[in-house]
Amino acid sequence: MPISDISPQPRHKTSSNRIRRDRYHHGDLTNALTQAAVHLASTGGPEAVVLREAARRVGVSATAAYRHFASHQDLMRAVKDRSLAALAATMQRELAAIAPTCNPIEDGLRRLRAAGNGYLHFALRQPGLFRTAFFRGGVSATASPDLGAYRAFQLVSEILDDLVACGGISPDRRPYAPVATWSAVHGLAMLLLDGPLAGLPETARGEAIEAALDLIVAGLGLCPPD
Amino acid sequence: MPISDISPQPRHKTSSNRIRRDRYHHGDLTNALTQAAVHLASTGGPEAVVLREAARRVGVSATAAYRHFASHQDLMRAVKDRSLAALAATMQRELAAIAPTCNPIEDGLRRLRAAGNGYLHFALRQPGLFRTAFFRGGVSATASPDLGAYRAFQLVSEILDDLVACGGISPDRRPYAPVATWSAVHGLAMLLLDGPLAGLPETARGEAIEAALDLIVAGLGLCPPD
DNA sequence: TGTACATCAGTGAACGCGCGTTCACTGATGTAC
DNA sequence: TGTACATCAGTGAACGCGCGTTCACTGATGTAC
Repeated sequence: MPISDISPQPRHKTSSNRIRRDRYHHGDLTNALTQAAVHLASTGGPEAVVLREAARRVGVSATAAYRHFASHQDLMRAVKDRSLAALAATMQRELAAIAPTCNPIEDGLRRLRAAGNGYLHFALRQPGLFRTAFFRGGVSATASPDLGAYRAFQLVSEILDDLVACGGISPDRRPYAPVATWSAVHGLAMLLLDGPLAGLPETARGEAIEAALDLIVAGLGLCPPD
Repeated sequence: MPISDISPQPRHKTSSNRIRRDRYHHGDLTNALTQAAVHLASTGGPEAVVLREAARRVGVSATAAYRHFASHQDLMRAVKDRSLAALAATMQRELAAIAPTCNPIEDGLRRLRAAGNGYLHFALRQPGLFRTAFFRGGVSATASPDLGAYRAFQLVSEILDDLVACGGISPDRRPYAPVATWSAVHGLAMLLLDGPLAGLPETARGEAIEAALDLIVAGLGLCPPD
């Protein structure tokens, strides 16, 4: 995964708008701490997101972190956000590699598979970030979940919308299609990472992924490509 | 969930084969500790499985636990085993409620949905145990995963075998059908518990479950019942 | 242009917490003789 | 039937750990005058 996926997005610009370093005032501690925490998550998963360690890596006292984050949970939320963004970025990269043809149904189908592959590839290549993205610790679920916040979900929804629009999927399958699709892909990711499928050899893993995508495609009433 | 699902299964019978209590020697500490730990997991998930607390609840010193478990991880494994057993028990209970008809395909289809429903109901009613069952902490995955150890998986595999045998599913869909099926159900459970679907209202939740089961049924090439 | 000063962003020491685990020990048990 | 003794299954005190968080403090900064 390119560094850009987990690189800092300015949260707190200085008045001069420059990033200052090697000074008493760090200049962009919020980002620096988040980035360090993201690296911790990338290596060791959500449990590895330790406020003190992030501060240590940035070369700052642990107390300094409390100027930028209200609590450990607050830092965790920032890491989760970046992890989700990185997941969406991986999916979008695989989507961008799909060259459009003249057949919109064929296109939609390939895009759907690409999105699923991106999701699963991210989970397998960045297990720490993937686990962190879906870590429930502390951060309580909102009463009415904001699916829009999950770019990954949005991407799938849009693809399915397109497929309905061009007649690839019958409209009555539409309402819960994204949730069902997401479930199948997410479940396989979980089983491959932490579940009983964790030790699966490379080839079997690939076959399982294909099988899950086949299930989705067939389940939505689409005809698989030749 | 009936108590029996998480009740003790003798691991360490005394020579007299009786369970002794109110004595200096507890008589069945292994089970008592496991059961206490299972209750902790049931309430607070895997993070709540604390050796010292389990000992406290049984009324025994923390040290005593080390006569029966090599480590905290060892206790955890016992709790995971019971959680998985409870999951399978719930599925089997829903399966037992299915009265067979003369149509084996229809039967298989209903059994498949019942198994899926049992899985999801367990996850929603016993989130702590469900999370614990699939907790990866410490317990490293074996190189070649032993799917047979997962009774839940076995149940689904058997149902799918029957459906292939009676012509309900074409044999070429068989190889990875259980994994794909499991993924879809497991993923929905995860999204409903810890994921972005956590706050979903009751009715929407039911619809999502139906949608996931529909996806599976359609994906396997089965015709849904009228 | 200087300078006083409010404010922002850091510091280091310390606290309490509760855990898993170990230590040297004691009470209970059942069996060989 | 009694008894010595090996063994099993408990006890209580203690340790180290590293965390999140708070405290009173100081260094740096930019602006009002």
